[in-house]
Amino acid sequence: MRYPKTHKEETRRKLIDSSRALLKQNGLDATGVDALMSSVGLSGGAFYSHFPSKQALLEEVIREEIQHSVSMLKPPSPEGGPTLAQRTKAYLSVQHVEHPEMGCVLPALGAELGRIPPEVKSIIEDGLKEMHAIWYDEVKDEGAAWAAIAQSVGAVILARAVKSDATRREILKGTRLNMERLIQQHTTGTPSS
Amino acid sequence: MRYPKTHKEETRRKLIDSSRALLKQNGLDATGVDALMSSVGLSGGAFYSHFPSKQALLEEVIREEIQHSVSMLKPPSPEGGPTLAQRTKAYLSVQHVEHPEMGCVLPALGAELGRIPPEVKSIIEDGLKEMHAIWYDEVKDEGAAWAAIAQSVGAVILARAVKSDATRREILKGTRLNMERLIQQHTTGTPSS
DNA sequence: GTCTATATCTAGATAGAC
DNA sequence: GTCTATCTAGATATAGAC
Repeated sequence: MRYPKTHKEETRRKLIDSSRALLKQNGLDATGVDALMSSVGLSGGAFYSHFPSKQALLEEVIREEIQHSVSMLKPPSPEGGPTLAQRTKAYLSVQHVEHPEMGCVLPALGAELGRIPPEVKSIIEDGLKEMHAIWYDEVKDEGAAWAAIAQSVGAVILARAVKSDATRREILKGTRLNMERLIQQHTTGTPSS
Repeated sequence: MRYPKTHKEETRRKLIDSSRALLKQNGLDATGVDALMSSVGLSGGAFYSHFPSKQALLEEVIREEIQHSVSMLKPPSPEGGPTLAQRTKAYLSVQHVEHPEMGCVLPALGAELGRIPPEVKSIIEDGLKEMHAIWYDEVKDEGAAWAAIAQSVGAVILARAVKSDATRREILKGTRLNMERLIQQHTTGTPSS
């Protein structure tokens, strides 16, 4: 064979990884198959040896992105890593806002997630339920757990939608303060270890 | 003249109003000039008698949408209308989530707002500052005011991104409860009238 | 001011050579 | 598996008739 059997899966992996960044940066509609392929040094026509359609790639990308976002929110295995409060602080950082291509898929795609087919919405839903469980474990309150996720995602979206750095920082700082308060209110009396 | 002088502005008005709904429903990129024009019963070519480009229409639409969202958040002139808490409850409703075309522009466009030109981001920013002032007036806390806006927008986006009605309702209900708590915490000791 | 026709460009997807 | 060439469809925008 002209290509080693590992070649296809390597190319596929590179394509997915590159697509994850590009799609988060520019959105689902605005990123064409040609752009995705040339980002891994291939021509547009070769795409269809790897996926039957652009939609199929989008599904895979969203699946991996959601899985990744959940794993980033998850507490580190034994002990010792950053706390949920600390991970949230990093989420609500200028660094995250300025680099959607490396960040969470939820604020990067935003409203586009409301327009994807139901099968893909199921993936989002499962991921959000996992995130909710992680937050619930911390704050022991169903509502507060959903609100924590909502305001994290919302703050990053809003911070990206304003022009000035000053307002961007205000939004992030304000939300960080509120999140600290939310965590503290729901964990007082519950020793953390 | 073949058309009365009020005709152009009437057509323009109808076009903008119709565009506001369509763009919020389908997104900025996915809605073409032809679709916008045929929604008011005209052909695509006639568009350019009203706007020099699609981008110019988008700016006008976003400007009016932001202005409208601010006016919806604003307390009714003298007294007697719904409270901020009540208006927030309506914002976090299934009705709002299921009808993006009639709802707030921020969750309807979401991440797309992060990719518009700086001039338009200024419009968003000014509107967000007005919304922040309205919230600050209620809760007297800069951070809580930003967090209130962020979690409202975020919750609507997330509610639209999940498949099941049950989870949709959970997200909205949880966020509503948290918003009530936020308002109550920051207003105790401050009589409301 | 609006129409039809068109120019130009880009999109997703397919066909056949290598 | 990847390439080039191409099909079809859709986009933004323009030109000229009415």
